[in-house]
Amino acid sequence: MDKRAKILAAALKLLVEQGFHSTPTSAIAKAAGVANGTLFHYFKTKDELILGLYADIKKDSLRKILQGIEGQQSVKAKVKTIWYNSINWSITEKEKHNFKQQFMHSPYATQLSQEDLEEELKLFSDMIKEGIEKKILKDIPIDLIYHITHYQMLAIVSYLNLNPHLIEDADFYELAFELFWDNIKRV
Amino acid sequence: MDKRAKILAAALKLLVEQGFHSTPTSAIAKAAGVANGTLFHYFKTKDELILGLYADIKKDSLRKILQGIEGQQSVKAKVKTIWYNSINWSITEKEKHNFKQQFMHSPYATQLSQEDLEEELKLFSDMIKEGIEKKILKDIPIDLIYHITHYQMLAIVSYLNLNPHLIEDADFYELAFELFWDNIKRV
DNA sequence: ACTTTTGTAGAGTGATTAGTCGGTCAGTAT
DNA sequence: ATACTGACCGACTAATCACTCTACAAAAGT
Repeated sequence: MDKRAKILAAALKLLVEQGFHSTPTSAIAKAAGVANGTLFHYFKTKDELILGLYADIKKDSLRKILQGIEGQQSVKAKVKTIWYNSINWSITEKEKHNFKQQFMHSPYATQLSQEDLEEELKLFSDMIKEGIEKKILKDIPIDLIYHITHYQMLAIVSYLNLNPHLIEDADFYELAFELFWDNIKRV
Repeated sequence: MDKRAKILAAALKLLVEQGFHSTPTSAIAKAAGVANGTLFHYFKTKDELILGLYADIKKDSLRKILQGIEGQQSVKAKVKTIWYNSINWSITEKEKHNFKQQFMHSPYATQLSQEDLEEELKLFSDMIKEGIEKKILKDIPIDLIYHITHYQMLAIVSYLNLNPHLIEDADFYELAFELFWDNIKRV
């Protein structure tokens, strides 16, 4: 019933399929089952819709990625949970993942604020700092660890999308996580 | 004088700046200093221009990345050269790198053939196979190694773009390469 | 010399697009 | 009851876009 949500859902689907600029707002409105004017009632411009969709998706992603994290866990346990959650989100929310990727690599990304770009890093930097101080993680810059981590997860997601039969394979996740952990843990 | 090249150069610049669909062909022609009709003389459609630009950039990238590779080198030496070449290309040809990334994450990527997607993997798979057989690289699927490698390089490129003072820092490259090599070498 | 091909120009066209506008209608406060 | 608010509609518009067309000049082939 919530038309705003319907518009966002239709926008997600069509924008991923057809790209940002070759998806007319009229098509989004039609797919959402609302009138053209209604779309512009909720979003002043098409750009505002796209930016709003990105913000929504990012919020959803962060919420799901942090699930099950508690302060008293070991660094490795926390990292493992985040790693699993991240990959799981990207696989189950494939459209959202693709939108995020498309958005981040498009000129829209330049519209994001510095804070917006650093939000995820800041969320994890305490944990990484803790890992370095406890001599569990390698003593390299925090944001370098974050970058490597982030892209390693993207690699696994991309690999899983090319080899979908592995999505249900718990052994593969074990292998991939250990591979990942070996890369950032202190030797 | 070569107008085709001028059109491609102008297209690269504008498409990266403004995105695929919000860059009019008329703007590309204008920036290239040619008439509208000339653009369509060289490229039947706008899509053909974009696809052609991608093909050009990919060729340039592969050529530069393979420079200095010889069969008799050790696996580590070859990997190191490719790693340096790749990162160097992405940093010096920033616009081309950005175009490639934007293209690969846009719906245009679905127009690529299977071969096109696997070309780079195939170029490296013999080397990776050699590394696994000689027990230098981890015994995990070749395409998984390739994926991890590829994304690790993207991570470094992204990190360097955020920390441009490191671009001239040879020590950083050493650190980053060893980090990378530790991840794929057999322990 | 002549014919054909190729490169170049730029005005023109039909389709499409983001966004507007005037208005209906249901709900809610007064 | 009355006034007000905001959701919602869809026809409309001004602008823009990809691409075409006609024309012409330079080169290349014969």
